[in-house]
Amino acid sequence: MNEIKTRFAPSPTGFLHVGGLRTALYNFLFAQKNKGEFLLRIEDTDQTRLVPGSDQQIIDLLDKFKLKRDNNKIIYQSQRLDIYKQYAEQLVDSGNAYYCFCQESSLNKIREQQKKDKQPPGYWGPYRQCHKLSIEEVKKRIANNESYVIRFKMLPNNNELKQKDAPSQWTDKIHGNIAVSMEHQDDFVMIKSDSYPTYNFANVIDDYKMGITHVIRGEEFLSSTIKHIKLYKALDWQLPTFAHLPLLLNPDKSKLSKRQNDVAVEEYLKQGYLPATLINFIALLGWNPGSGSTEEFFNLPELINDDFNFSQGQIKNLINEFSLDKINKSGAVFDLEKLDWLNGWYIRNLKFNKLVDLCKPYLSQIKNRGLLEKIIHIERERIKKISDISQNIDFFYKEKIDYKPELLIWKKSNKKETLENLVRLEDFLITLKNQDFDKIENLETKITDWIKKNNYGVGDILWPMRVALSGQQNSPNPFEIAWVFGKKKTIQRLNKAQNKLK
RNA sequence: GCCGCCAUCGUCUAGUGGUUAGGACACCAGGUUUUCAUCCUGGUAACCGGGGUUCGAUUCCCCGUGGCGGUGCCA
Repeated sequence: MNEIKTRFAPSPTGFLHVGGLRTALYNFLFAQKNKGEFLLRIEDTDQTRLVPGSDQQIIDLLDKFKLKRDNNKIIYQSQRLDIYKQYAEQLVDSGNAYYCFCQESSLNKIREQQKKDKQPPGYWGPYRQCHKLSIEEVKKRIANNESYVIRFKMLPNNNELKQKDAPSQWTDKIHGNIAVSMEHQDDFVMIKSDSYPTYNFANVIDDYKMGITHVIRGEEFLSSTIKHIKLYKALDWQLPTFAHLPLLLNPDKSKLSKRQNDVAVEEYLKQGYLPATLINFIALLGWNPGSGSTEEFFNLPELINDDFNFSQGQIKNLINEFSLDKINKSGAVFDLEKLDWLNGWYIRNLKFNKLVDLCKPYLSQIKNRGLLEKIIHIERERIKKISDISQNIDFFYKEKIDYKPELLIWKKSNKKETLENLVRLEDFLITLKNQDFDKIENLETKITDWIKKNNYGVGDILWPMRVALSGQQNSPNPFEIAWVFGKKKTIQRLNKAQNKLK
């Protein structure tokens, strides 16, 4: 049996798209699952859209997500021009391709005519002006320095009429049988006038040369697959298995785009979505474990082994569970709310030291390591992404906090009682030792016991205490904040609150 | 326009020729001895429409509708 080989083939035209990440992930998973190889190819054939450095950025990201390549040699299409040229000439020689001298202006004219004729646009049928140029004429025009492209002949010369109406069929691993009408198929460009190959051509040549057995890619390529298949056949090469992944969608169901969402993987990382979250989330967009399973936590062992406190079996191994058969056909909306929930869940399960490392860049204003760790400790359960850690925490380290005195008064209480309660609380806290503030639980026990013993209302004491310490309507509970502050600062804030009410 | 793909709660999805159509996010209500968050419990919410096939279709077939993709010397 042939070894399975898959590849991820991005074009280095900018950031890595989340859809691209999913494609890479599925290719990686399928190869791993089947003990095959996962390769990387950079499709840099469009010199006008090339963004220098973006290839390296993509490589770095794949590393970050632990999508390991099985061969360090990365194929760059721009370095293989001679190979494409050789095959293009071979196809010309065998009558499957031809030189075309039509310039942009004349192609535009053809397109206009087709529109007028209510015909599909493209270089097909009677609209192919260069279809039957003689060898002599071709030679002459090339010698004349006319610029040209090489086009593939979608219908072979000799049985053009016979094949005209017969649909071509092929089988997609995900979509099943696909039937395509050949009548208006476009004689597409293989080699551009700058002598670079087009996607449709280079893709086929390289997939074959690299020994790719499974072409797993986005559904936007579904309709051009017939071109690739005809190429394989003209070259007498064995077809790979094609698997076209459902699209990732905007909330309005259009193809996921920058206009409505962040689509750059880098951007999600920058906001503090964890690589593990993104992998888990994206894996489930178009794939599921099936057979009634309600599992929802899946990941790559390498991504979670060292950084999380997961128990055995809490997270399923994606590599073991993955299967092309369980990929569904319809597009999936990229739902940020669910992403946030998942990320919050992963953050809550992060090892504390790791969480601190991740949070640090967002908390550069806090120099004291002890304070930093305490804040992270109590804020961790309320953040959805790491960047949230810097939200609403000023009161922890700012000397002065500003709030309206009325905020101190609990809904079931009044100003006079609130002031009395704050004084009582302060008097009580003064009797505690500094060490009583070293553990949240101890502090909580001491204070609640005191409240019970004296028959005070819980809210009557705790609400003003919390506001006095945080100055906020919503915040962590008062024991947590007092733990962060310690005895001295806690009492100071209670004091200031009393003054506000006087 | 033409070619193609797709169709289960708002979203991600499971599932079946006979099910109370299951789970997750979101939402709502209650609880976790103060708020927020976490956590727990409960709840609202779906098989696009019409024809077949069948004793019976959400499930199989056809048509329609809708959505999306492609229609480049982009990938």
